[in-house]
Amino acid sequence: MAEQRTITLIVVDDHPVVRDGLRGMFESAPGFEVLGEAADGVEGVALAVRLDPDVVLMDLRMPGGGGVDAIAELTRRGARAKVLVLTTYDTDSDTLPAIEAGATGYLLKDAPREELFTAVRAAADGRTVLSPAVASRLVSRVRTPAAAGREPVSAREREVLELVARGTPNKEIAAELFISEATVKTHLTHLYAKLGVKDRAAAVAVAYERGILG
Amino acid sequence: MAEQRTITLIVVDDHPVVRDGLRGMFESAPGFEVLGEAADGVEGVALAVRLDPDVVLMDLRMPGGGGVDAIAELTRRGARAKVLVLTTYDTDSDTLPAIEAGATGYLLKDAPREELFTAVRAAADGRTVLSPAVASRLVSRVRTPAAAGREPVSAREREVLELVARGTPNKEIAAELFISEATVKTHLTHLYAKLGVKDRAAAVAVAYERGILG
DNA sequence: GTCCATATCAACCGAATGGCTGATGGGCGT
DNA sequence: ACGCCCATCAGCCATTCGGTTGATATGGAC
Repeated sequence: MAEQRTITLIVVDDHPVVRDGLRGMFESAPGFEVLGEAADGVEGVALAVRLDPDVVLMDLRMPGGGGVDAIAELTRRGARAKVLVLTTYDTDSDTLPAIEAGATGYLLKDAPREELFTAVRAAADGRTVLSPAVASRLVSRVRTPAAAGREPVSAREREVLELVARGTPNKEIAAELFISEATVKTHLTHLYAKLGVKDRAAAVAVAYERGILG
Repeated sequence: MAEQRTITLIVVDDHPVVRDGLRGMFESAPGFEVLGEAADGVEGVALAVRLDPDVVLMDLRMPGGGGVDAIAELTRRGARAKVLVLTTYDTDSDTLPAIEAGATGYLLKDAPREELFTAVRAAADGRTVLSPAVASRLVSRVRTPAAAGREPVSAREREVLELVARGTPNKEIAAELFISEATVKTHLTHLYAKLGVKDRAAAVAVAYERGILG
C-alpha cells in the first residue's frame, strides 16, 4: 500500500471553487499530481489530449460543453486517460449516459477524502468505482435492458405526450382522452421508462430531441 | 327578440358524442341550422369553406389538425364565418392563441343551453363572447402587454430552463447554480409568463418550438 | 396455448411543483 | 434621481406528480 507511482490528473469543472478544492486536496496528498484544470467539456478534452493524464476528474453539468459529450469524445479518440465523474447528486439523470459514454467511475463530490483518493487510484488502474446509488441503478438497468435506446412510443402514449407538452395536467388529459387519471399516469410512467427520464419536462425535451414531437 | 333570421353553423370536434349533442341542441332550437360536422381542424376548414356557415363551433384540442391552426387558416382565407371556440376547460392554455388567431368567442362546453344560443347569435353578429375566466385573463394580458410574442429569456432563466429540460428538480437546480430554491422558482415563474405556459413541461416544449433549446 | 405489450383502472403516499405576496440590491437608461 | 429589469431570497399552501403495487382485458407473437 505504501509504494505507488504518482498518478497524474486534470480537473474539469465549471466552478473555480470546486477546482481549487480538488487541486488542493490532491496536491496535499502523496502520489498525485494535478497537471491542469479546465472549466468546460471542450477545454477538458483539449487539455486531456495535450497533457495525457492518468485520470480526468469530470463534472457533468457545465455550460458550454456538457460532460457526457466530453467523455464520449475522449472515448472516441481512444484517450488513455480514465474518466472519473464527480457530481453533486447521485440522482443526476446523466449518470447512466455518462457511464455508457465511457466513464470509469462515478461518485459524489461530498465523498470523504480517502474515498476520493481510493477512487482515483482505482480509476487509474482501470477499475470501476461507483457510488452505491449508481451501482444499484445499474443493476436495475440490467434487469430492464430496455430503457436506453429506441424503445418505440405507442400511439396512445404519444397522444398523452402531446398534451403534456401543452401543459395539460393529468386530470385534463384524462378528460380529453376519455380515460381515467390513473391510466394517464400509467402511460406517463411507461413513457418515462422508454425515454429514460424522470419527469414530464424531461420527457418533452427527449421527445423533441428524438423528433417524436415538434 | 322574437324575429330573427336563421343562423347556419357547422360543428368541428373530434368527439362524436359532442358533435351529436351540439347538433341535437341546435336543431331542436328555432333559428339555427347545422349544416355539417367535421372531426378535426383540416376537415373543419374545408367544410367551412364549402358550406360558408355563419358560425363555426370549434373544439381546440383535436388529433390531426389543431383548432388554433384551423382558426388561423380561416382568418387567413378571409372566411365570412365567425369562429366560436367551445372547450372543456377554461384553464386551456390555448385560450389566448385561439383568440389571437381570430376566434370571435370562447366558452365552455358545460355552459347552459341558453347561453350557448345567445353566444352563437352574438358570434353571428360579430360580437365577442367570452367566458368570465377567459375575459379576466384577457384583462390581465392587457395589463401586461408582454407575454405573447418574443419576450426575451434572460441568460439566467435559460440556464434554469436547460436544467429543467434535463429533468432536474428545483432543489438540484438551485445547488447546481449556487442559488436558493426560492430563486429557482422565481426564475421559473418568470419563464412561464414569458413563454405563455403554466408548467415546466410546456415551457420545455415552447422553448424547443422557439429554438431556445435544442 | 402461452407469453408479452398495450390499454385500462384503483388507492395510497411522500415529494415536487406552482401560486401568491413581499422584499432587497445591482445595473442601466433618461 | 427615478423607474425598470434582473437576480436574489422567504414562507405558506393547495395542487399535482411520480412511485408503488396490483389487477383486468385484449390482441398479436411464437
